[in-house]
Amino acid sequence: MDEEFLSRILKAAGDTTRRRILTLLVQEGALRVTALAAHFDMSLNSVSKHIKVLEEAGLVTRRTLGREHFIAAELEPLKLTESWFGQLKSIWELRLSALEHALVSEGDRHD
Amino acid sequence: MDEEFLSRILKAAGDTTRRRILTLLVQEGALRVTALAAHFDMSLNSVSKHIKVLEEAGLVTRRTLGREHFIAAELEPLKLTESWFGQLKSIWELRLSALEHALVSEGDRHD
DNA sequence: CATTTATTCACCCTTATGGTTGAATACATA
DNA sequence: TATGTATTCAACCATAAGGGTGAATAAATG
Repeated sequence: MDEEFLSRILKAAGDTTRRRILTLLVQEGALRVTALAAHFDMSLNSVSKHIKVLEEAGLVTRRTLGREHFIAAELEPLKLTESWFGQLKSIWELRLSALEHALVSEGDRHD
Repeated sequence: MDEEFLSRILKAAGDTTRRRILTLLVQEGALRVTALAAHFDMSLNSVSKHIKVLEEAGLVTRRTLGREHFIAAELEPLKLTESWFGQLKSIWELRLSALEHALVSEGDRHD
């Protein structure tokens, strides 16, 4: 369930074009589909599809005003993902310190 | 090129099975291919392929002792990825505070 | 109302992905 | 040396991904 979400976010973020879209949105705020597409050497349709993928992952949201669709980055999924990697690092450090502790105890028995 | 690396890491991490493999390795230290495969309801071969993907992304390394291959998680790619998400958050906050500042200046002109 | 503009939808194509099975390789061991 | 064990390689299959084009839809605008 949450795993599903994470997978979708990471898959969405795993494409260079989509990461560039995200970065653009984060630094410039909401942008229209056409404005985004202008940055890429590919068809408007392809960019539109990339946006859809990001949207399905929750990484961006869409606000439609008339015929214009404004796309904005969302912060929450970024936090979720960052925290997954962070937790993994924590577990790592936990294991290492436990290991170290065990080695010290071993030394205490000086056998 | 760094983008290439990131893409490979994120794609590798975008699969639930592979994230579980990573987690197992992080919490239990180096494990053999068979030992890892025992945790999953899929063929040994499939797990072996997942490991290969993780390896190509630099997320794990392999130490071969005789016929046994010991797989271990690597910390660096995790840090790299976490920092990409972190940077994105920073840019976000930078833009927001700039925006806030602009609004305050607007108010100063009290027109 | 006709036209232009903004965007998506529906297909098509090629390549990648995630899974399978069976054979090959590399190493221990009886 | 024959056999079993650990692992990968190779081929296959179904489905997804990432790209393209052309048509459809929605909304401004002359």
